Amino acid sequence: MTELSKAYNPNEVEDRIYKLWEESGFFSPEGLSSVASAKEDRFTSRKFVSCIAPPNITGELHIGHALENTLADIIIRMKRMQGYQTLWVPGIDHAGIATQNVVEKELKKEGLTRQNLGREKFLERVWQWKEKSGGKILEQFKKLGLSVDWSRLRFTMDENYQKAVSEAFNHYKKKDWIYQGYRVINWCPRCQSAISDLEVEYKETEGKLYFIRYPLVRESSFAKASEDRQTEYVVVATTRPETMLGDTAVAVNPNDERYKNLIGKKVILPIQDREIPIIADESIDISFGTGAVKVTPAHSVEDFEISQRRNLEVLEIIDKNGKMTEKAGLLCQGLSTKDCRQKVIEKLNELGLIEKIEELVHNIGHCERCGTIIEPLYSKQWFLKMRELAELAKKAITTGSVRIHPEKWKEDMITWLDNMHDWNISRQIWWGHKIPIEGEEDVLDTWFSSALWPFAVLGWPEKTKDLTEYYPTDFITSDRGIRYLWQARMIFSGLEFTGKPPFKDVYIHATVLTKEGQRMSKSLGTGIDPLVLIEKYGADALRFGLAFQTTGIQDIRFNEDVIDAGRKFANKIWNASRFVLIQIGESSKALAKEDGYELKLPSKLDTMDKEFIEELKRLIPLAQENINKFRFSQAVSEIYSFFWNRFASIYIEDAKQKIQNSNDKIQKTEVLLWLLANQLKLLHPFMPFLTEEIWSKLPIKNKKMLLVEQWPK
RNA sequence: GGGCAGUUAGUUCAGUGGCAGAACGUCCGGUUUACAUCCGGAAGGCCGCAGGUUCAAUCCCUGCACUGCCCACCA
Repeated sequence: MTELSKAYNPNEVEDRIYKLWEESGFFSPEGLSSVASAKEDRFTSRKFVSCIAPPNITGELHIGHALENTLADIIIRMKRMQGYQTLWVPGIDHAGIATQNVVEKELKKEGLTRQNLGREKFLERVWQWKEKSGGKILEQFKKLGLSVDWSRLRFTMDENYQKAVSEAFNHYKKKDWIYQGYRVINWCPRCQSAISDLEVEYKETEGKLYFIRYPLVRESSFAKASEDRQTEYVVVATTRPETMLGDTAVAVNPNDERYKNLIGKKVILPIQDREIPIIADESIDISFGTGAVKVTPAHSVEDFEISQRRNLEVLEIIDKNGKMTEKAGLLCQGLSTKDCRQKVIEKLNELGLIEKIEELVHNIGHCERCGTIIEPLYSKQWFLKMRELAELAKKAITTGSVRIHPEKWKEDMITWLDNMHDWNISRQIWWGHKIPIEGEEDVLDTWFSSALWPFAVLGWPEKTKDLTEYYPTDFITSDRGIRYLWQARMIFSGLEFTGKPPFKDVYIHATVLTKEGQRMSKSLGTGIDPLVLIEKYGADALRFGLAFQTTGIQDIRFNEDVIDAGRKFANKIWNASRFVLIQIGESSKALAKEDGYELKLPSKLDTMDKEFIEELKRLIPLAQENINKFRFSQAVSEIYSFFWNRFASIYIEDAKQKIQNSNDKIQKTEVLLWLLANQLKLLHPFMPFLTEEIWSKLPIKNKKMLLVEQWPK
């Protein structure tokens, strides 16, 4: 028996234990088959496959990753101990726009741009960057103790993965679900790419609402003399006066009494001196502004839709750099939108056409990746038809072949699928999967490849052994922030390409907020670095604390004290184990059990023994049930409380007395060992490093690593 | 504008139609031979506000307030 130090030192233990696990091969199904037992149905017939959310290659481990993967690891470790052949494939996502931005920032330091370098050289730089720092986060996963199969590590830009992506694209193309079309899309002038609706972040901004007079075109021959003396106007309200240069109509609500008689007439667009029609459209809100809206089809999503309904001309006056085009007219051509606005206001003032200016707080869209204000632009993009795919996903969710937890997210997902627009899958960036069409320069939206993750990592489109054996997967957990971007799309992709939903259970975990309820973010300085917590308290303490705070559907207001409680608990477990080992040390001399103990209860048991054995036996199914139902806090606190308040405080204290009597010594020692060993098993999914380390010191016959020991029954 | 969630001890959160709970923190006392990262004890609550149902409401219903999140084309 090896002596245990007086206090538990996680930093000394963790890396060493992780290495042992890795070398054991037990993180992969092949490794498990080496200890398989058909008799007990261990690692033979039953399988449990978990699906990881691959982090971005730009990523650093944050507390959200730590929570998400800790919870998944708790489940998979329990399943492994229960005899399931488990598989959890790790990987990283190339994260198109995000990565491109990071590398562009690096270039900027050298005074370069991607355009200077050219496409080929730029991509070389991205790959270099990926090799250097892209996999950093995976090393950090090891610090957390995740039991993922490193032999199957995948990257969304791997050669095989690229094959999967083009296979998927061509499949859709053949079905005629992919088309090219002109739309007004969200354009980021800095990223020089279209971005999706879901990647636009709206921020409340103070702005101005300009009321502009558009003079009516007089029907001169019928005009009465009195009307001649006064000019008549339609007044429109806008926050972006510069876009008026591209107006091709003024729209009013057909039920608006104020304008009924003007529908079909014309106004003169100031500055441009163009005649444009007054049209009727139901979408116009009578109560906002003046009830009359200028229509700029090329630079507003809503206006574009009106233009399609009413056959209006689409006039592009802003280019991809956010500069005014020649169609904007001589006055403004070449100006930035900001300067152009200035110019337009000056001119309108000169003409006496600004009626008033009001203050207004409104939402302005920003690029989620770089913060630049989005410019809605008319442009040619690739789209994927969503109707049938959304229907597939909806059916899977409605019928329960994919279950969503907590259930409140189920309706939410269905509503989103019901209202889904066609998916703009093209991006005008360089880093990503090239659209597999001759002469096409665009790349695919990152989420197009992410959507294939659960089966692409197993080898699809090849009919590999992995795909047959381990697909569909059982489980995935992720943040609610990407339930549309990613989960919904994985569900329909899985169904479309394999005929099966990619996973059975989706667990949407809590979001980690600060103690004050703020969002954690690097830029606000409110983030908490899990690696610092691991350094300070140990990985087991962090895992304990995260599980302990995962109480239900509420978000977590992160409380570091609970991590500290985890550290103290780790030390408590360590010392209780030390006590047991000391007793064994003394007993084994008497018994000469040098090859270790059988893990079984003695035939003679006193009332106290029976009480505690029964209590522990009741705890096992409860813990199991709680983990299966994602009640992590309840699971871990019940085990905590039994270990500390019952086993350590009562049973051990009582045993100290009884052990004085040498007749009871052996009996007590065996019960102590039995109780401890089974509690270590229950604790292992939550605190794997510590429990593995203690397990390695226990004198038990024919033991394996705790990682693959049998879950208690 | 619409939807969802939350509001319970100093803090973070459980919980139940029948006397209000845990952890941490605070205070008091302990060198008990595994652990001072420990042990023993104590204080601390109009269960957001206002109505309703009920013998009985922190819990069920209605309304309101505040906080957070998501969705939406308010020009």
